[in-house]
Parts: sequence; C-alpha cells; structure tokens
Amino acid sequence: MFLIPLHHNLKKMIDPNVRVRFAPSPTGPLHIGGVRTALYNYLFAKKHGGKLILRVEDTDQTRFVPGAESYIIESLAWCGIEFDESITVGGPHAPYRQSERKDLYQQYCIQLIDSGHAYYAFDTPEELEELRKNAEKIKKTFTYNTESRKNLYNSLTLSEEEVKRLINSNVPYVVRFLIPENTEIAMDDIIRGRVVVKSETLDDKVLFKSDGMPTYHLANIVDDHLMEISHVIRGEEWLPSLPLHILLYQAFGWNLPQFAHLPLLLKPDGNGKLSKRDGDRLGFPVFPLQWFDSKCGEISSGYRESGYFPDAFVNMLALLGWNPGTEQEIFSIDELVQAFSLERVGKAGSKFDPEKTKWFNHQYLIKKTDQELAVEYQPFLKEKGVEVNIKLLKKIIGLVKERVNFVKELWEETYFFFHSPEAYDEVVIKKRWKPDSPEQMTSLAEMLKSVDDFSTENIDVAISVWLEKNQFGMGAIMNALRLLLVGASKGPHLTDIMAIIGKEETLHRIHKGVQTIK
RNA sequence: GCUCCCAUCGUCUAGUCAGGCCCAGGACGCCAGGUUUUCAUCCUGGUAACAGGGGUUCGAAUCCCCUUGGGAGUACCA
Repeated sequence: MFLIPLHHNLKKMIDPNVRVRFAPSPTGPLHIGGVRTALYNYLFAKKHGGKLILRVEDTDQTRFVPGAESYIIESLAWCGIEFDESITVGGPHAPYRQSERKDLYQQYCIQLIDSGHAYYAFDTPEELEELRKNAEKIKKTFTYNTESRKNLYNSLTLSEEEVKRLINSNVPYVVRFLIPENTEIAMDDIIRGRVVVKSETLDDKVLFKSDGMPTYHLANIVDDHLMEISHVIRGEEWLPSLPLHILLYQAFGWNLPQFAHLPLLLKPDGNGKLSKRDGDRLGFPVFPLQWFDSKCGEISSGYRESGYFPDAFVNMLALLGWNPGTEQEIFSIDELVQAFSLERVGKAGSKFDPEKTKWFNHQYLIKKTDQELAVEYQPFLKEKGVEVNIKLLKKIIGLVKERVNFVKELWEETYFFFHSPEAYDEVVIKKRWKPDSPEQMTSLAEMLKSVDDFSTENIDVAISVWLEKNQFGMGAIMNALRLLLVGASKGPHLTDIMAIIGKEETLHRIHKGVQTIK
C-alpha cells in the first residue's frame, strides 16, 4: 500500500502553529499595497490551517486618524479577509490594540536596560535636529550610533547619579537600543534568502519615547513574541529595520519568527512606490473603499464604490507579486488559498496595472449568472426611474453582459430596452439614413403590423421574406432600422431587441424616427 | 551621501535555486484579419523582452564579478 506520500504531504501543509499577523497603523485609509499584505497573510494562514491576527499599531498618538481603524476592518471584510483574533473578535492575547498594551512594554524596556542592551538618552529633539542639519551641510547624515553616542547626552556618558537626578526631576528622556560593536547580523528571509549586515551601519534606535509610549520597533517585537507569531509577512519597507529586530529578539533571548518581506507595489507609469496621488492623476482607485478625509474634505475613490467585485479585486491583487507557476489566472479565494506559497512570491516590485484590473472584473462579471447581475443592476435602474420585472431583466442582461466591465456600464448597453431614443447619432444618420429610408421604414412598419407572435424567430422570418420580396439589401435596411430603434449603431441582435420591447413600441419608434430624422 | 534590496516583452509574469528541452512561454494592452445587419463579444494571427560588459563552462536568461538603472530605509512615524 502506498498511503504514505499523500498522508505525509497533508501533514506537512497543515500546521496549526502557524500564526501570522497583519499590523496596520490607523493613520489613514489602507491602500491596496496594505490590502495585499493582509491578503498574503490570510492566504498563508489558511493554507496551513493556522491563525490570522489583526493587531493595531497605534503607538503614535499624534498620527491617529479617527475612522481609520474601522475603515481597515471594513475594507478587509469586503475582501473576504477575516481574522481569528483582533480588536473586534478578541482572542487569547487581548488586547490587540497597542495603545491598550502600553503598560506591558515598559517592563520589557527596563529588562533591556538592566541587561545592558539599552540606555537612557536625554538629548532633546531640537538638539538632534541641529546635529542633523549640521551633518547635512557637509553632505553627511547624522546617526546616533556607536561613535556619536560617546559624545551625546545619555546614560553612557553621564554618571549614574546624574542620570538618576535627571529622571527624578522629570527631564524628558528616551530609551535607545545599544547596537553592539563589530558584529555581523545574519538574517534569513523566505523571499530574499540570507542577508548579512555589519552592526556599524546600524543606529541606536529609540525604543521608548518620552511620551511613555514604545516605538514601533519595541512594541512590534514584544507583541510578536507574546502573541506567538510564527511568520512575519510584511512589506519590503521594513527590510532595513530587520537587523535591529533580530538584535532585539537576541537581546531578549527569544526565538526568531520566520520573516518574509514582500516586494512593493509601484506606480503604473514611471518609478516609485504607488501613492494616493497616482490614483488621482491616472484615474484609478488606490483604496479598497471610498475614503472621506475629514481634515481636508477630500474624497478618495474606492474599488468597491467604483463597481469592482471583491473577488475580482482580490484575484488581481494576489497575482501582483505572486504567481502559481501555471497559466491559471482566475482564482477564487479558496483556490488562492490552495495554490499560495511564499516561495512563489517574486523579489522585484510590481507596477500596478489598472487596465488588467478591469479585465479581471470583466472575467468575473461574465461568470456571474444573469440572476445575480439583475439583482445588482436593479438599484441602478431604480435611479434611472426604470421599473422592469426580473425575468425580463435577466433576459436583457444575458444579451449584453459580455460587453461590459462593470454593472454600472450596463446602462449604456441597455437603455434602449427601456425607452425610445432621445437622440439619433449624427454620424450614423449620415452613414445609414438614405433618401429612400423613410419610405422603406414605413413600409417595413406596415409589414410588421401583421406579425402576430412578435418573437425573435417570427420577426426574423418576416423580415427576410419582406426583404426578398422587395429586393432590399439586408445591411441597408437593418442599419437604418437600428438607428430608429436604438438611436445609435450599437446593441445586440436587432430582432432580439424588437421582441423584447414589443410590437407596439417597435412601430412607435419607427414612426417617431421617420418623422424626427430629416 | 550612506545601508540594504531588486533587474526577462509597454505592464503582470513563466523559465533562475538543481546551466542544455528557451533564437525565451502565457496574460493584459495594442495592431491586423475572420465571424456579424451595427457596436461589442468571440476566434485567428501579429507586435514586443533576457539592462550593459566581463568571466566560469563544450554550453548561460539561468552561476560569479563589475557597471548602469530602479526601489526602500536613513524620525522620540509606522
């Protein structure tokens, strides 16, 4: 019996110890790059039967934006990304908001000071700013590092008594990490392989701010450890701080999680990271949901409001930086879960392509049933003051859905089913409306009157008999007739339209058109 | 400037780890033809890339080095 391989594979894939987190900062709306990071975390967790945690990193009180937190949750929910542990559903490691875990970080900070891995620094922001400016003047960058810390105002240079005195007299201070001298830090990244840096190139980052809050670096490591995070999957912008993070884990004596730094999403034209501006400039949404900035009153468009289907949006995002290695492009979220692996995430940044995003939406739209589309289309029709029964609407949609990318575009392809043309396209008149057209059309109307069962098939037969009898060309007649019925040179099969709008309306449109077009 | 990361069609990418099956495959876009009473869909075809230079090798898109280009980071932001 050869049962072992299958069983073995299954066992290897399913790992309940997999715990990943998405850790946004509530400083504004989440842009599609952030959504993709969340998505990859989700896919990875699901694939391995592990857990996905949402942790809000709100340690910078000055940048807090009201509504950002709920925006993030709503956006991801729209994408179908659900969390096993979060600020809303709770979990064994609650609270999941760092501002609510404030007291926790202090003890870890003290632990680092006591073990000699961190120190107090009393330099004011103004003093440091001054040093940076001076360094800039001679084309250098000031860094608080192994060299400069020897000449600055900190517990390394000050006497123990002086440090105590300063702290007791409430002089503001920060805690900085003491970067070790002359060591190399080796980092293993699932996507990038091994990266080695020298400790001299690092600076003594602030771990604890003078306002009593930890910085990202401290809070992040402490929480990832406490929350038993197994894999840290985040954007490439964090790669430069990875050595610091590794050093932090080592200073605490904790086991390292595995790291995977995702490539960035780049703007469609030119170079650089995708930003809100690009969306405004090139006319595509950068955010999953519409966002209203109460500060400046600006509205940024969202994929949801623009008419994208969440599954199409997710599908597009998944393929931006990851690929399955096969030629399959259309994936349901469950298929993505099955196919996903961090090993197949590329290293280079991806330029975002708004055109292909539309194509994805089109693929999902044509896959939907007429029933589903009819339900989604109804609100648009209501807005136009059109009432139509669902059975007929399904039929109409079936005729035109291949032509559109979005539900909202259905109107341009279907309005003529609901009312007679308000105008006739001048270009088409010039091309299709001949001197004998009025007479021909009137004669055609007369003939159509006698078609009792006004079905597509019957009309087709009646017209071809009539054309034969009068020796009229199919092209000339049908194009002129389309002009009268639709008002333009577009739309599905003409007799399908006629059957749907009915005999009376067809005759009405012919007579009205003949009178209107001169 | 410094540190780190990256480099295949215009774009997303396969192929790179285990060099020959690749004068490089797919998709989006674009162009042309076909189907069609219109427009669109659809079908067929086409367009178009291994950044450059050195090595290593019988053989390199694939390995190594350099150059160039791009990106990120360089805050008491995350």
